[in-house]
Amino acid sequence: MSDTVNITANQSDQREQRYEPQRIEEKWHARWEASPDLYAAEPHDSKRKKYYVLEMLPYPSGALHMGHVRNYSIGDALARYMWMNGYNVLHPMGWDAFGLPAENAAIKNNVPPRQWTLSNIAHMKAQMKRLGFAYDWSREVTTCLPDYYKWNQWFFLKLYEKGLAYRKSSKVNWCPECATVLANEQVVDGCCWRHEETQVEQRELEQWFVRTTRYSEELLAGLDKLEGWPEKVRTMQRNWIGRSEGALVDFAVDASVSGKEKITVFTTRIDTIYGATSIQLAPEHPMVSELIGNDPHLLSRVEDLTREQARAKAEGDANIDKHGVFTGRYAVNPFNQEKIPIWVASYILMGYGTGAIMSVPAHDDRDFEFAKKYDIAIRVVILPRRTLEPPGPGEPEEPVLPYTEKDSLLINSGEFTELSNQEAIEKMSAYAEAHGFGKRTVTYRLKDWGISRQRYWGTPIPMLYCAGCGVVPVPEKDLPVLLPENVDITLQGGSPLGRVPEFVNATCPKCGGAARRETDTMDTFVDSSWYFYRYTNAKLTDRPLDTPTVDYWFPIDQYIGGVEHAILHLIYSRFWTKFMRDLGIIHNDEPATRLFTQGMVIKDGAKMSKSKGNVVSPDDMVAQFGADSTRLYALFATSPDRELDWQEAGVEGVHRFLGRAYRFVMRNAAVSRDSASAQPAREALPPKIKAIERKLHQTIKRVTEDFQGRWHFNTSVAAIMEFVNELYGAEEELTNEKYKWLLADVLRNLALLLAPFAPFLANELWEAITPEGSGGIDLLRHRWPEFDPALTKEDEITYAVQVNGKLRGHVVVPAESPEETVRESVLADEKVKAALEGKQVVKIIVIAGKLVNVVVK
RNA sequence: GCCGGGAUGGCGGAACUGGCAGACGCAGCGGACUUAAAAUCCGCAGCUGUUAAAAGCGGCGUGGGGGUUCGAGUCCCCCUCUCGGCACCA
Repeated sequence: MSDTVNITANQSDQREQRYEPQRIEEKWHARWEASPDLYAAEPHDSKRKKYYVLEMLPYPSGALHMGHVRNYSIGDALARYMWMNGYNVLHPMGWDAFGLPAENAAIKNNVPPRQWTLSNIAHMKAQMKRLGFAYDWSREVTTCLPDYYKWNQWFFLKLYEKGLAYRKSSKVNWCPECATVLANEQVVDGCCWRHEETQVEQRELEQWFVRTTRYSEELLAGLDKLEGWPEKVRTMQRNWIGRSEGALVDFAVDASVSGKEKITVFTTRIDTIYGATSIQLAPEHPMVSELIGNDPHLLSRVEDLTREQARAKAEGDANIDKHGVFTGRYAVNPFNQEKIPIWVASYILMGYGTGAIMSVPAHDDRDFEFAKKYDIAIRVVILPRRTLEPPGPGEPEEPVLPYTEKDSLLINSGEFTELSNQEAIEKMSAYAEAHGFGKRTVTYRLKDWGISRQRYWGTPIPMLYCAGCGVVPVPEKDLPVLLPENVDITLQGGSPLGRVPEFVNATCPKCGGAARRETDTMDTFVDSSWYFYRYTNAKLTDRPLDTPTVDYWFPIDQYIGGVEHAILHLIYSRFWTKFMRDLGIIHNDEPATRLFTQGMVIKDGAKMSKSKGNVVSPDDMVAQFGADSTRLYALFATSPDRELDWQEAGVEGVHRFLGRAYRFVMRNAAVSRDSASAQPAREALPPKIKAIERKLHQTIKRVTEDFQGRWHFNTSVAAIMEFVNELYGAEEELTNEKYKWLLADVLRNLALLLAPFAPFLANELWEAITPEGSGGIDLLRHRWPEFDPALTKEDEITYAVQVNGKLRGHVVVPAESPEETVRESVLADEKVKAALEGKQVVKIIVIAGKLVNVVVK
């Protein structure tokens, strides 16, 4: 009997020493579940500073992937750190829940999109909780539910009211086989993803657009002020907005053939206009048919060009062969009255500028290529001034580039000859304006945002069509326009909602007559353009947001997400913010002051994907190593901004480290729970004890600085690892009765330092070492440890000694030694002496605290 | 084509404003504990020459070539490869 007892006691001893993440994590998980308000932000707190940390909300695809884990591990570490520093932290989470995959899943598995989505959310939320992310779930936002999308519709009505939403006919991808509209992602190599042999067509459909371009200038200018955003993202947005200054110039269509039509071209290089030898129109330019009349041959050749353009666009083909059709007509250059041919060309885009250009082959590669092919004149009108080489009698072999320098020189340009390029642009624009055939202008590449989707699983656009009244908005009081359930969404063509008579048939609010509902739904980017405002008060029923509450929390202090959202989501969000501000319901100009884009998670050199079979499931990692290890590895493997190559052996490594920390704390926990011994005078401390104290303060310093600076959490974790390694080396001394005060300090601070990264373990440790600890660290505020700069300093400094830049030895001197002392010790050092043998010292460079370089000859 | 990252041991990565390259971790090697293994703990470890071996002493090393500097992974010029974004934008 007594044997049995012994064995059991022995076993339990062993179990106590062993790090068992499952046991620890399940225990805390259960506790946190039981106190749902643990991470809730105070609605208003005048005593504490607010901090809004936001991670991009996921699409509920079914399960979290490692990219999510990485994103949320970064955000959670930051949220917990700010929390421990006494901030009122808002750290919410939600679901970007509308979208195409739900429809595909519905078709494939015969599950309604709503059910599929909500069950995915339930699963992913459970995963997040199991991973220990500290979200304020009382503010959860699910975009596919009416309490949220109602406000999408409300905003749409406001957009419409302000002239920021409008309808126009536009091209969409159309699969003739499915008889339906395809999203761009469903077009693979110009063909339908479901019918790989079927070419996707471009069809004209009436679509709703949001006038993002009204804010082009502000969206661009605002980027300069977003200093907390990565330069990369700002550059990408600048390019996307694509502002360019130029001029519109009218070319009259040759009067000998017809009346007084003119073609307006856009050019950024009006200085080259004397070199224009043709006009090029986009195949879809409205004047094309007018110019070529009804010549069936020409018409079909222009159609070919259109088709080629569409194909190239769908296939992502750039710089394809240029083709053109001569219209048989001429235009007059308003500067020199020269008659030049009008062509239609495959390389001219209707969507940019005016869809018409003046072609200057001598100074543009594209025009040059085209002119060579179709034997159009090439005339040089500008040269670099320094070459002073007049052009040869023939045509140049290649376009004269670059020609934009300050010292450029115009030639063959009438009264503008001999001006520099920059002067010429100025004077020629003024000339064109003065003579009424041109004007300066600014063009943007940014286009209005087409938000109509001919799909089911999205926010219904709250508009009605009445035979008598035309387009009529749904009155605010009738919102939300509910998305009907049990809709047949199999691909039959057109919007699925169009096949639901109860939905389509409505009453006109103006005349009371019969009306038809808009059956398109909104792009899901609408949902994600303002969701973060909703978090500030997710349960409001009479307004989308409460202005004073938004004023308190906004702007977001730190937004964290993948760089793949650098353009679309982040431009739409910025646009929406400006629109809301102009509505007067918020007062900030930008959504977020700081943005962090984390790197991708890859494995074996490739992005994780099912087809490559290199997907690592967070669930498996948690089951094998625990949530703490999984999270810690996501932070430790590399700095957060870089690409992360997932290596399972690396997870094992951090798991081992957590075990080391756990065992050290647990076997000494009892010591530390006792009241601490008195601290003796510092001078009396043995070096090893002093070293531990120093390392403790150095570690706190390093981790704190990583949080405040570059977020290189990999080095924060490395610092804590070093600290633990040193604790192992000094355990014997440290556990001496005399140094209990330090041991207690060390254990507490170790738990606190781990708290942002490995919350389960940190709480477990805290509970073990503190008499009051049963609630764990999560109940604490204002607890981030502080370091004493004086205690981080070494007593002695080892100087590296170089002779002519080559390392030749080391000398140890007391800290704070004056330079002269350092110099003397260096010259007295035997190794240095040997290296200096027979040489003459020219000078000695002393870098304080680091290195000495003796320069000899 | 344009714009922006990146290239450091066998691997992931450190090195903040120029100052001991390779912290920390993985894999590896050696040792302790164990009947044994796992786990754990301690130690070694860039490449290379000299050497029986080691210590010691030296040489070479941050994609390649030049430069600035007492000193360069870090700054400047040129080049290669690679990843990402945009792409016929007039």
